[in-house]
Amino acid sequence: MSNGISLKELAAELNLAPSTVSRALNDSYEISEATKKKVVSMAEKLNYQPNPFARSLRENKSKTIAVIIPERINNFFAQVMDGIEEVTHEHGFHLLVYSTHEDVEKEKKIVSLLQNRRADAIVMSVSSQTSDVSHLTKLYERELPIIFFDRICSEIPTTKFITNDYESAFQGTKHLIQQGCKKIAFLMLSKELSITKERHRGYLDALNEAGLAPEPTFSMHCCLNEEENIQSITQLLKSQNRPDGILSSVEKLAIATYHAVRKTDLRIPDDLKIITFSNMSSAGLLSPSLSTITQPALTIGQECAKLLIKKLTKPKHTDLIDQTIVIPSQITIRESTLVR
Amino acid sequence: MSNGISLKELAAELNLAPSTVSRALNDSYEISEATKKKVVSMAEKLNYQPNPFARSLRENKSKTIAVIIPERINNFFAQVMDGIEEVTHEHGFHLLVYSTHEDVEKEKKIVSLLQNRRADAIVMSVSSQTSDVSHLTKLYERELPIIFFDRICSEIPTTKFITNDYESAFQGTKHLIQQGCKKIAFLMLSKELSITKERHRGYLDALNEAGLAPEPTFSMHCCLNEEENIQSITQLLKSQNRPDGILSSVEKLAIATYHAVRKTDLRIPDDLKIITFSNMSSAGLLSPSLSTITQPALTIGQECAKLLIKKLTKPKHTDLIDQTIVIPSQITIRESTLVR
DNA sequence: TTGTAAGCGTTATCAA
DNA sequence: TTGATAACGCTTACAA
Repeated sequence: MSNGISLKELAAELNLAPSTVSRALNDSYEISEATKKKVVSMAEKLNYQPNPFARSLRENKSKTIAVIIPERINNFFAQVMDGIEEVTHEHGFHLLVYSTHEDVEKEKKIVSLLQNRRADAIVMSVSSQTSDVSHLTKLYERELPIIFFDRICSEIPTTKFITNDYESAFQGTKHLIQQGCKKIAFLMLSKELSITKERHRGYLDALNEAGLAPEPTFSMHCCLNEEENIQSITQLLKSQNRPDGILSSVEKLAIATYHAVRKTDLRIPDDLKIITFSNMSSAGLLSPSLSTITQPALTIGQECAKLLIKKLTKPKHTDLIDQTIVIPSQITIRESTLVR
Repeated sequence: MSNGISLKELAAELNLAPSTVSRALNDSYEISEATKKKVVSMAEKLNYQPNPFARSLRENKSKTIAVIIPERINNFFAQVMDGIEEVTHEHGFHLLVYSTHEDVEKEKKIVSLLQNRRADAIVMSVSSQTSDVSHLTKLYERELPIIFFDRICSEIPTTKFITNDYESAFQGTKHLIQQGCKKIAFLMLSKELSITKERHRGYLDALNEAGLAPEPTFSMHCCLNEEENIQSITQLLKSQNRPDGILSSVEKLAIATYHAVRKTDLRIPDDLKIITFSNMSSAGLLSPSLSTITQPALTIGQECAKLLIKKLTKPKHTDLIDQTIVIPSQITIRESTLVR
C-alpha cells in the first residue's frame, strides 16, 4: 500500500490489458471513449500514479532539468531560479538544483554526476574559480543540452543568456564620472569570469572616453572570503592615492565596501561614491541607499527555461546554436552616488 | 554515443556476464579482486555511467529528496537549503526543489506531483496560506517520509525542526520593553502559521509579564502584497494611538515597516523601535541598522538532512517519530532598538 | 567465483 | 478497439 498501485494492478482491477490501460491514460486515439472513461475513473478512484522511473527508463527522458548556480544566498540567482521554475513547471518539468559555492571542484563533481542523464538538460552559471572548462566540454560532447546564463563559458557553442555587461559597466562608470569622480576603482571576483571581463572592459572604456588614466591598482581582484575582502578594500581606501569612486561588479563586494568604509573616516557619497551590480531588494534601505545596476534576473530565468523547453519538446527543430542573448540591466541611482 | 554505454555493452566488451559486471562495480564480496580491477578500469575507460532510472526502478528508491519552501528570495530558506544540500550530497542524494510562492494551491499541486515517489522523502516548510492540511496527510498516509522545519504542520506526527519561537519572541518583546516601549505591535503574515502562533504567544506573555495590556489592533495581520502591507503599516503608524515598538515575526514585514516609516515623520529608533525575526545578512548596514532575531538556518537544514539520511539508510532502525526539535535563535541588538 | 534468468513499471510493436 | 509480448538498464535469486 505504501507504494501505490501499478499499471498492471490497475489493469487487473479493470479486466483489461496493461497496454490498453496505458493507452487509455495517455489518451490514445486507438481507445474507445467508453473504456477511456472507465479507466480514468478507476485510476482516480485507486489514486494511480505512474512510476516516473519506469517511464524515464522506457522513454529515455526524465522531465527533469538541472540547475547549477554558484550560490544560493544571492537575490540574483534566487530570482533566476524563480523564473526557470515558473516556466518549466508549466510544462511538467522538475528541477534538480545544485550550488557550487563558487568551488570548481564541487562544480566538477556535480557535472560528473549529471553525465548519466539524470536530467534532460542543464542550466548553469559557472563558479568564479572555473577556468579550465574540460568538464563542461565533456557534457557538451555527450550531447546533453546545456545553456549558460550570466557567467557564461565562451568555449562551448551553445545558447547563452546575459545582461548588457559591457554597456552597463560603461554607463555605471560614466555616471560616477559625471558625479565628479576622478579616481574610480573596479572591484571584481575573478578575472576568469565572463562577467568580470565584460564589465571591466566597460569600465576601462568609460575611463578612456573621459580621458581618465586607468590606475592598475584600482582594478582590484577580490577573493571569496568576506573578511579578507573587507581588509583589502579598507587598505585601498586608506591608501595615499585612494579612489573616490567604485564600480563593483558583484553585490557582495559592494557590501564589503560598506563594511570597509566603516573602518575609515570616509563617508559615502561625500568622500567615496559607489555603484554596484546587484539585485538586492533592500538596496534602497541601506545607509546610505545604494545605487545599483539591476539585472533582469527573472526574465533571464524565464528565457532560459523557454528555450530549453523548446529544445526538449521539438528536438530536431530548434538547435541550441551558439548565440548569446542579451537582456539589458537597469540602473537605479540612489544616495551612494549623489553629489551634495 | 550520445547516451553513453550500458551495463550490458560494458559486459560484452569484457566478455563477462552483466551480473558479474554489476557486482564488480558494486564491490560485491563474491567477485575476485582481479575481475573487479578489470571491470572498474574498463568502466572508466569507456566512461560507463549507470542509468539512474533503471536503478531507481529496480531498487525502488531514487536517491532524491524533495524540498518545498514558501519562497526562494529569502536568506533563511536559502541557508536552510545550503544546509540540506551539504549533508545530502555527502550521501549521494540529489535535491528536487520547489517553491510554493506562499500559494497553497501551488503547494497542493507540488505535493500531488510527489505522490509517485519521485523523491524518497520530503522536507518542507508550509505556505502561509496553508490551513487545510489534507494534502499533507495524504503524503503521510502513503508512508512517504516527510519532515517539517520552521513552519510546521502540527497535525502530522513526524519530526519537526524549529527554533525557539516562543522564547525568542518573548525575549525580543522584553527587550523592547526594557528599551522603554509601552505600546508594542506584533506583525504577522498569517495567523494559521505555526511560527505566528508561537511568536504571538511569546509576545503576549512578555506584555503580560510587564503588566502591559495587549492592544487588539496592535496584533496586525499582513498579507503577501508588499505595497498593501506598507500602506496598512503606514496607517497604523499615523494613527492616534500608534505603537512605539514593533516585533515583526518575519523579515519582509520589518522591511515593509522601514518603507512605511519613510512615509511618516517618525524616526527609528527615537519614535519607534523595531526588532524582527530575520536572517538578512545586510541587517547591520540598513539605515538605521536593524535589530534581529536570527534563526539557526544552516543548522536546521543540516539536522533535517541528517535525520532523513538516517531514516532512509536504516529504514527500520530510526522512526520519524512525532518529535519537535528546537534549535535556539540568536538575538542581535542594533540601532533600531537603541535608546538615545 | 561467475553465469542465467526474472523482474522492477512503463510503452511500443505487432497481432488479433 | 484491444491484447500479448518485448524492451528500456539494472540488480538479485538461483544455478553452475
